[in-house]
Amino acid sequence: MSSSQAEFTAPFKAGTPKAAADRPDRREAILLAAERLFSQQGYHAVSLRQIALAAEVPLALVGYYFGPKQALFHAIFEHWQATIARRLQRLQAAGQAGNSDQTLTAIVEAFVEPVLEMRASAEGEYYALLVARELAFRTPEAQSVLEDYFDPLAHAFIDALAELFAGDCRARAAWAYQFALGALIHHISDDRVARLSLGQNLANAPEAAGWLVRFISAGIAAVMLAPAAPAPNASPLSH
Amino acid sequence: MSSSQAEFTAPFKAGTPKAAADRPDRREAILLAAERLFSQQGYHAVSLRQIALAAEVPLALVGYYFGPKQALFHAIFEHWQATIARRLQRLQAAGQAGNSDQTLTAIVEAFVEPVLEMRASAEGEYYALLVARELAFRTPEAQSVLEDYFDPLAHAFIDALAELFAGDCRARAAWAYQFALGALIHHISDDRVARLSLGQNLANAPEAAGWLVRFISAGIAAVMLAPAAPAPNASPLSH
DNA sequence: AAAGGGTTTGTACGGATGTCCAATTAGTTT
DNA sequence: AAACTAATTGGACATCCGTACAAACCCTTT
Repeated sequence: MSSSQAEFTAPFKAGTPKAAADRPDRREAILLAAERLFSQQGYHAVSLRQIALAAEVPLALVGYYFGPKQALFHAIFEHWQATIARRLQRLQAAGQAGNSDQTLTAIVEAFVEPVLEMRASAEGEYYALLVARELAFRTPEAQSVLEDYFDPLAHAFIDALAELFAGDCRARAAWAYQFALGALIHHISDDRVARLSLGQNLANAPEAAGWLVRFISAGIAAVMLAPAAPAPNASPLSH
Repeated sequence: MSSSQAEFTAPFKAGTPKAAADRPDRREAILLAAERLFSQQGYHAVSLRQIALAAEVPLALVGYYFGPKQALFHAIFEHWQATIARRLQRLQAAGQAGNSDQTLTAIVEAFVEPVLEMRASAEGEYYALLVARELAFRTPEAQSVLEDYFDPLAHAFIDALAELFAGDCRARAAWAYQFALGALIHHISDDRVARLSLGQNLANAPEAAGWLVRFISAGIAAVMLAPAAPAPNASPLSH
């Protein structure tokens, strides 16, 4: 871990008898409200008082369970670490397949589907949104989370692509990966496609996954299979 | 305009002799500092005092020229309205071309290049970053700016794609457009490709434009030319 | 019943924020 | 030089922020 932020040792949660467990879990209520509000409005636009209000708990309880605001933010990512592990497993399984076409599709599906599956639950949708939006900023707190949790995943995907298309092509694979990630991320945080399609498309329509896989696969193939770097004369920026 | 925010009538700027014009333009200094800080840290993470400090003007001057904070945010987009108009012109010019392949490439280039060209100047890079990052959030101020300034552009591109690939395919074109926009936007705000490519790629390398056009063109073609909607059986989400 | 620890709550502190206003300066016009 | 408008400035206001703390509240264990 590269993060050097002050750790907050949470109050005892596991291991306590905790009465008859019929009391509502207010810690989780806080976490869920924080996920939702952070993902919709951004870290700095949300106050702890708003979170407490949404979770229907007094303000002081937020500090009791999570400490400083930044620790609450960090706790969200720790809560979802298992999802990242699942994506890595899926990627390795995609490594063995038949011809190149099938393998590429398998890799892209391993890249896209776990993320889209998260949107089945409300919390998953919030978390996906949070990642998609907050990590685009160059703030120290977001940066450390990004490097700690998501860089390993990115390297795994880039390596898989570079291995699939033999040759010295890891640099190209890195470009392709970033373009693909952009398409995926923007689709997740998209609440505009319904408006732009004049009501024909729903933002979280199930068929979107197929279109997205198709788009990304073709894009990656076009980049990786290109004869060489675009000639300076034919460069689209030259006119 | 769908925005219903309180308008702030700026103090007289044009029309005044304004001395010998040798005095530094502090209004523009504020605007530039706001662009930079907003794009780097986000609207809510930046205070007016930080902006005033960066612009080397007293705090009260910010309010004098731009009024409330939200009006300053809005002023940035009005300052760059010409760029959007240029993208629309470029798109119309791309309408006439030879075969379909050339036209598609021309459309995609009209989509990508003006944005990448903006990054030549520092202010342009800040504005591109601002658009790419801030407009992803579901806050009222961002929403109104998005609809007012960028929805017309999106419709123009989608219509161009739907016209190029004949048939009843505007819904598909809307999907393709959003995927393409995601790839472009993420590339703009990308400061990770250098790290992920192990130093081989530079974030704003000129050859990136060629790769991006290639990626997007192939992706759009794959979506638009697909035989039909992905079969439910073969749906990538079904296993 | 008594004790104790995890949990919940009201409250308050210092600091930062957006906004406003009166006062001063500078530049142009009369 | 006087008058007038625009530009500039310091300072203050009410409000909200994150954080901390002591007291009260359950619930289980002695």
